[in-house]
Amino acid sequence: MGTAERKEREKAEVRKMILDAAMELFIKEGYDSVSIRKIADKIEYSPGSIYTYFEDKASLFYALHVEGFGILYQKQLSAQSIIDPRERLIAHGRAYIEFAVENQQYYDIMFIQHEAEEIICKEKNWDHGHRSYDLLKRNVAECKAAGMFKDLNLDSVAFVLWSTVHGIVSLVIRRGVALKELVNQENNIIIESGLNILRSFIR
Amino acid sequence: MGTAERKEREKAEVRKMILDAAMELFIKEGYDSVSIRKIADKIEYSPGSIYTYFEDKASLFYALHVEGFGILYQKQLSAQSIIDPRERLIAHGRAYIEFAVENQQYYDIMFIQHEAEEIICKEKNWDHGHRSYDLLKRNVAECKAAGMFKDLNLDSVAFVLWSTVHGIVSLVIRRGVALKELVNQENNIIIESGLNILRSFIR
DNA sequence: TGACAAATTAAACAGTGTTCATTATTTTAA
DNA sequence: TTAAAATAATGAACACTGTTTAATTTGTCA
Repeated sequence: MGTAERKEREKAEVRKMILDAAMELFIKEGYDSVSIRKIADKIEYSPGSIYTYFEDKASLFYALHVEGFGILYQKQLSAQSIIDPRERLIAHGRAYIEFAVENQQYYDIMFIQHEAEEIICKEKNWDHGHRSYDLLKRNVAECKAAGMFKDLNLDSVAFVLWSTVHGIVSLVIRRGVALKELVNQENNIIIESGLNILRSFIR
Repeated sequence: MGTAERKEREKAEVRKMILDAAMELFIKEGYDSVSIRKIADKIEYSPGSIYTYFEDKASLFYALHVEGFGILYQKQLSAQSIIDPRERLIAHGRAYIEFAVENQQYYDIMFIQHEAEEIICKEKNWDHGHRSYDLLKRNVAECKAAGMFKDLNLDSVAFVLWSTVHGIVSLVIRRGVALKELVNQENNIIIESGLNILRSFIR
């Protein structure tokens, strides 16, 4: 009697519908349109029923944050086939930036917005972030084994490299218009030359 | 008859009261407490009267954003007394990070929150940002003149250096708790070793 | 079919930014 | 000094927001 399984599956489906509706609103109409009522409208449910699937709005964002880390990790893995450690590390950075630019809303939720952090603390489940960060650390470690980053601390190098690509994409995401005025270049050019400089730093 | 001047002065005073109350609420009770009604409560005015001094809430944030750039620029100038271009550039970065850590709420408004960007676009007054960015560019240019950053584009180097320090502080500000878990170090240690790595990159 | 469980709902609550007609205050001019 | 004009402050209202809860509907199983 698979009714229990079916019910579970149906619940997961509605849950996914909510998350998809939230992302679609975020992408198409901006952050301010991601309200419980608008999500409910979109999936033709009442606002209250959202709370059968998520404790509160922050938990909903946390679920999107988890989804985002899944997409990011897949993207990161695509760079792992490269054999040369230095080129692999650079491809890793490029994959990260590509993820951020192609999924600005996910990136926003994962690394910029403060709604997520409250739940990150409460849940205390760092697995998703750790998996991605460990991959970076491993790539940096193999660069070190190949003679790069001499006399530099592994953790510190990994963190600064992460900070740099995070800085680039978060400035583009949150201050894109101002950047165009400031740096006097299109955002994609800004990103590309940013990667070039980063390449020259990695020795 | 100095009544007009006095009136102008009084208006500026109330305006400043509103901005101060907003920042105090932001610092002491967090972002969610910065509501028009709570600001009005704090200065013992009615909520509606805030709109005599600011067009809307976003304009209020824009005014804080301008205030923040004033503080940042002063901080940046303090590093300009150093003669050696490389050490001056590093001190510039340190000053930037110090400003961000000491004025997390200002930094949030200036570079992270999206409330500000709408107004930045509308106002089209990039002077405050430009003044700070030009100072960085000048310092990078003088490093180039001293033989550093060979074959690298001035604008790109400046942007990446900015991105790096921005990345470091914005991760600390928005994901401080997760960072402690991820990098396994206190935030001030993370920042310090970050600056060390950055120093090693600048050659 | 009846009993139980789970999901859904509408209504309500307290909060938000913002607008606006009304009131109060202050400045200007006669 | 007094009347008129300009300015500022107010509180109520509007349309939102996230969230809770009692009541209702729906579905499952004995």
